[in-house]
Amino acid sequence: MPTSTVENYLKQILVISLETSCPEVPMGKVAQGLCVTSGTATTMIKNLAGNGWLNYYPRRGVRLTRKGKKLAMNMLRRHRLLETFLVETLCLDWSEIHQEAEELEHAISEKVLEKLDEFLGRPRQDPHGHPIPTKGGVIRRTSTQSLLSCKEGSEVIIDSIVDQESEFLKFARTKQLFPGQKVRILSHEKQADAITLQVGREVPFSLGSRSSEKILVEA
Amino acid sequence: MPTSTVENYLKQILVISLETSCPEVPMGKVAQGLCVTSGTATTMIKNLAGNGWLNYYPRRGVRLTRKGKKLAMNMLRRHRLLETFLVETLCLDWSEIHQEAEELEHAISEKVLEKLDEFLGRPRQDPHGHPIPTKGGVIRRTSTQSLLSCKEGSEVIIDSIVDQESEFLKFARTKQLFPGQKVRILSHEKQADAITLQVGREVPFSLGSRSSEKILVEA
DNA sequence: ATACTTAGTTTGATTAATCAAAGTCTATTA
DNA sequence: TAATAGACTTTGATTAATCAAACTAAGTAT
Repeated sequence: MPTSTVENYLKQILVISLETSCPEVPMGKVAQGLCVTSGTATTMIKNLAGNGWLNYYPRRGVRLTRKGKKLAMNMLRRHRLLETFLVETLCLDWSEIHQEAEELEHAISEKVLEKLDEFLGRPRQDPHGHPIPTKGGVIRRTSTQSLLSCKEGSEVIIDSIVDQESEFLKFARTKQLFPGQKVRILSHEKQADAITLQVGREVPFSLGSRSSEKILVEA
Repeated sequence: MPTSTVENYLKQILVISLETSCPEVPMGKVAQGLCVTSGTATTMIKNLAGNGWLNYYPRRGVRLTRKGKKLAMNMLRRHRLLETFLVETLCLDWSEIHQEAEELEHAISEKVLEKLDEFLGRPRQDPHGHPIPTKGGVIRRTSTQSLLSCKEGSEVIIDSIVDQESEFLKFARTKQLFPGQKVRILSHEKQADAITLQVGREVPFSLGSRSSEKILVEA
């Protein structure tokens, strides 16, 4: 049985590789993503490599093996199903569910997860719009376009919000920025480092590039 | 924050003291209940005493402090609410929920627990008939009478089943022995070490003293 | 090419939890 | 009372995960 630390390392590596669309993840990102010192990450990674979870290329980075990816996908499935449960069933706010799911995902058994999935009606995505991997470890390809890459005047639909920070999520909700929402880009001046957008008939507002990048959209 | 090991030790001590109706618990029972060697228990207990969770009387036993009892009650509340959720909402069998709840109870936050309690309609007892402590740490006094202490010819109602063993619970269910069920004691011969009983109009059957003791009843 | 910067690795120590095995009380039995 | 069995404690070692700080490799800038 892998420890929850092992589960966390593998999930984090998977998430980074999905975000960057690159299967090889540098050590720095691993350490940063897990909030541990780089020395700790190196030690742990060598350990994980020794157990066949991933391949380690010293001073270059790591890449999950088939076995490691399978476990990591399963963790992502747990995490996202739990987030869905917390919002849909227990009515928690989407800004506070990430940390809760982070703990529960290590404690829930395969059997309970299966029942939960059934109870929820086999949802395809979590409250942030992220696809939930299937039991077999397959995940829908996610959008690569963010608000930042939208042309002036275009209308797009929000696919997902790529940030688990409570404060940003609270803000996003007050502006009605959540998956499925239709958004119109009013202006996008490259040099200004900001876009102005409008949701429905609401008052238009602006987002800097940092924030715009976190909102993924479908054309 | 107490570790989950600390939580387990305290909960176990509370459960033993409730079962034996004696606040002082000998070391042997602690070690046995937690499946650790007695040396491990001694080391850990000294540690817990040092942190004010309990009082340690060397070679005599331990007794929870107010602080320790509060945490232990809270763990029991978590455990029993989770068991209720697993049976009521996710439809797991009551024979398999103990181990699941054992893991989840350390991962669920106070906030999620509160929402869960609300969602379940603030249940007063878990699927085994055990009372669920209130948020304030108050627990209903539980029956002290077991089937073994019932007189021949009497009719009683099952209060709870004091055993988490999957096999015994499966057996109990096939015989319709669960909380709320009315049972008639057909015979009880002290020397025979067995009682014969009947549930409704079903075929009567016998239980040895070991098993009878696990079924608590209300007169 | 030489020096500097940054990313990554090593080393030595620490903490929590555990075990096996040796040692010590204490209460009962002969 | 002396021996002994059983319960409990101590000791020394181990494992997983971590950090700080010293070290090293590799690429960039001068």
